[in-house]
Amino acid sequence: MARLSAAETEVYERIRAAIGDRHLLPGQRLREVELCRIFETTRGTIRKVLARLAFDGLVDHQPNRGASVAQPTVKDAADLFIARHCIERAIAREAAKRITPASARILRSHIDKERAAEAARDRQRMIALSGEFHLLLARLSDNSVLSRYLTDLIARESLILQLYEKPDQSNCSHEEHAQIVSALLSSDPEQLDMAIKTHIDGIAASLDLEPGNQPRPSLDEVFAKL
Amino acid sequence: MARLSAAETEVYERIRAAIGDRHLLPGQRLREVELCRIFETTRGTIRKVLARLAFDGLVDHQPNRGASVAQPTVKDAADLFIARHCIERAIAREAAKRITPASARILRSHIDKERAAEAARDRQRMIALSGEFHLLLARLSDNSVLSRYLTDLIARESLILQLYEKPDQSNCSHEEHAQIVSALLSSDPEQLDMAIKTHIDGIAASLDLEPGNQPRPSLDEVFAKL
DNA sequence: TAAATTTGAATTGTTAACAATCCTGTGCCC
DNA sequence: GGGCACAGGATTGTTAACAATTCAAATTTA
Repeated sequence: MARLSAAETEVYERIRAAIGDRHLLPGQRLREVELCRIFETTRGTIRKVLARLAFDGLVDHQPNRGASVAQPTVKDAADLFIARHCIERAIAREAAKRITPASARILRSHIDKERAAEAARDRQRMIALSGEFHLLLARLSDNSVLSRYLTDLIARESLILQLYEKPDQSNCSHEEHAQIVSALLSSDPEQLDMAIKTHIDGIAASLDLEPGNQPRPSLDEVFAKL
Repeated sequence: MARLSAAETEVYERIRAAIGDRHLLPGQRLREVELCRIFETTRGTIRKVLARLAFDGLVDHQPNRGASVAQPTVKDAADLFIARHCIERAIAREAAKRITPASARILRSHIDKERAAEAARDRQRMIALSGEFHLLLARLSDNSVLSRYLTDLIARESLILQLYEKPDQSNCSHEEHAQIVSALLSSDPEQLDMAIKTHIDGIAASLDLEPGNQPRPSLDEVFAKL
């Protein structure tokens, strides 16, 4: 794997998180010198990080025109959900082979956190926790390839939700997460497939595939909040 | 997507092909200045290409220790085949939705080429054609995410086959390819799943998961043949 | 002799200056 | 006013010199 140095990883993770947490919006321009100033690093570092983010599909990088946060198309969104369904299904099947009482407890306690975040109307936290649930499943599946693909898909899904999610969506998917955990323990592949399909279809159904215009805060504004 | 310049893409593709065609063997050291000399380019170019190959999982790149062709572990191989099964299944289902008489003809004519290569005992060409068949399916599926993942998996599979394939394997999988084409046209998902599973299991079954030692030709030797 | 140390070459990593490209606004001409 | 050419600044891309690290062989030491 392409190793980034500690400093590079730091910058990479912070920008990635800023995109995942919806602080950096699709289309936001990412100028090299500006990022240098913000992260107190050199252009070489920023360049490497931007190249990797571009490879991840989170950033659009065109020769001599610089980088900006990616704006996935409707087709990209459709392709992604098909792929996600297939990956999640495989992860769930592997996870079902490996689930233990201890790991089931971890998953359930995670779902409790999701419920708490919803009760607190903390939308930011709900989104983050929802992604983390799937990454927990991925870890449980113990498959490095599937895990990597899912990480990739979840990051890009964040951009897609921002661009295309219907405005009034509640996104309270933790009950579907609970269904998945039940199905994992049921040793019934059909039930598991159904739980996964219901969940992914639910996310896809919350999309309105007409792009909208969103305001874009300046880079300083975004990173000033740490 | 991270754009590489024309010159960079050229180098990238040539190294990738050299790995795919089994000219560059697992573990082969890839020194920057040596590659500069061979491809008549600068260190900057080589560095970018190596970084990307490392990200692809084709090259192992450690800080201050340089790059070498990756040596996937047995666990890597197992993870990869599980992922590949899931991706191929999804691609086949999408391809089945889109198949036309014209595309079926293209697939069949490809299988004819595979048969010809086997008749000619051209093992090199058989391996290349076998990979291309799956990439044709990916293109037919019209899903950019699944296609990308499959491309990724096929490249890495090439390394795994080199390291772990049983020595006497005939690898004449074109009959299984023909089965897949039949299933695509049958509009029977069960039959399609079975054809995919049989094929992927067949490849996995040709592996002997005990690593062997292989001789490694010098870089000059490899690229002198163009 | 075998382990530990030193030393210098080979290799990778970084930086800073330079080059090339693109964008923006201005003035000119029709 | 609208289109066009052009300059200047802003931004990205590249290169070459320098710095840091690793590796291997030679040397020393117990």
